Amino acid sequence: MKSELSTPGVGSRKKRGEGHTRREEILLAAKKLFLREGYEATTIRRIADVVGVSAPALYLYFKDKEAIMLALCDETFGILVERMGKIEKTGLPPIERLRQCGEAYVRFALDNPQEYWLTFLSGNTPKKVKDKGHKPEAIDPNEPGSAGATAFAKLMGMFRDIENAGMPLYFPVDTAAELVWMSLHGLVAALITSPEFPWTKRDALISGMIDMAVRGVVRLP
Amino acid sequence: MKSELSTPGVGSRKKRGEGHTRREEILLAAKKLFLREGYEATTIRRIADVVGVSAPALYLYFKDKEAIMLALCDETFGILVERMGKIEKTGLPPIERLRQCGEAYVRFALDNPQEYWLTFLSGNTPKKVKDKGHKPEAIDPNEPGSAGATAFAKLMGMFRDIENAGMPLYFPVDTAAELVWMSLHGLVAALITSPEFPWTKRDALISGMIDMAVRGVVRLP
DNA sequence: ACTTGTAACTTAACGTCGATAACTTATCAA
DNA sequence: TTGATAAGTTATCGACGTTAAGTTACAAGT
Repeated sequence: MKSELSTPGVGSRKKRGEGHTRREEILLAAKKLFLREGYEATTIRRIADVVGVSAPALYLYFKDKEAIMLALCDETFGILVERMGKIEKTGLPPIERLRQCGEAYVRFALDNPQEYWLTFLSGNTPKKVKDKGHKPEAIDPNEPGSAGATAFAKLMGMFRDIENAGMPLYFPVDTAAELVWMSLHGLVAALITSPEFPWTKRDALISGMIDMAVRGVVRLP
Repeated sequence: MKSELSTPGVGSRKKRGEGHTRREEILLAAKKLFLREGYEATTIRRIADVVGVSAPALYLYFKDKEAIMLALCDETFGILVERMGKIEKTGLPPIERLRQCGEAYVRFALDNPQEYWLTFLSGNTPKKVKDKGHKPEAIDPNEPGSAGATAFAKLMGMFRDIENAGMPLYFPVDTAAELVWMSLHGLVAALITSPEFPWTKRDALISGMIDMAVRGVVRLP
């Protein structure tokens, strides 16, 4: 039993980072290293060094290396859900909300390439992330790996709004959502896994992909 | 200097696979293991075991583990280039050729998911594959890692044909090619990394994505 | 005040990985 | 027969993720 109950969170040893718990310190150090060096290149020992403890100490707080990254992914995708929630709440016409959400999604992914790669690209990632990665149904928002799912669900709801606003789609809503998400996903995947490739201007690709997807999916007047 | 020149290929020891050279045996064994277990899970020692030699022996034929995979990717993507070449040679209208090439590309990727993942999705893939993976310029077809490049170049040439046939594009040719490739890439990536996800009908997604991309990129009369 | 329990560590080590160095054997041209 | 060379081998390196087992700090119970 974890006894974070008596004098909550202040009971421990707390030699180092006075303001944080060990768990938070580990996540902070791991995030810094994952972002700078990449997932594979970041070693458990290196994280432990930065935190200032021995390597096995990390296993007191996380089951294994994957669990550390998983926790970071959740943390990060929470931000995306938050951002998309804000856009949803604006009173903009639904098609404009779709555009903004699409752009937000892409920007977010490019700002967090490691987390995005681990969640959606890496094949040998924890099954949980992939299985529940963007399932529109049966989401438990408190389970790790489901933040991305919530984001996808929001995108999908937007297509219903567009149709309800009187603009017909070339596809059923679920197919339309999948196609648009996949095209944005492809853009992001390419830019992330081959950032050094001489793509044409990045901003043009982003807005271009959104234009292409919208024009290809919704019948404009 | 490699002296495969005197009595070509038959000079060696040749204890085992009589019909093959060691190099081919290694590639065969590696391919089997990569496809069954994945890149990371396949070890040098395991490949060597299957071939029937010691692990360091592999380093006589390949610089490192990456080089083995690079050779395999090239081999596979050669088939794709071949298929797309056939489609190119048909006298079909350019937009129909584009559609068929797009479909061929997707089908190929879904038929060879492991190779596709290794070449375009896996983050720890050899830099060369990513760098030269689909570069439209400066292609040396005899250098490893350029087969995918040739395929992309073919796709790009098709857009020039479309424009020359009098159908204007919403984007410059290079951007158009990148966008269409990226959207197909996204479709493929999603289906490969999350095959168990309840996507709407697969064939509908493929033809739907092609329709969406074409409608989004080329101004139809 | 002294024991006891336990959370939070440590050091040591295991097994495996990719890769290299250094030695050995087989083959064949001279 | 020799001796160069191709084609291996065994032994080993350093680094990895992870586990086992021992140690220290500290709060509560008596």
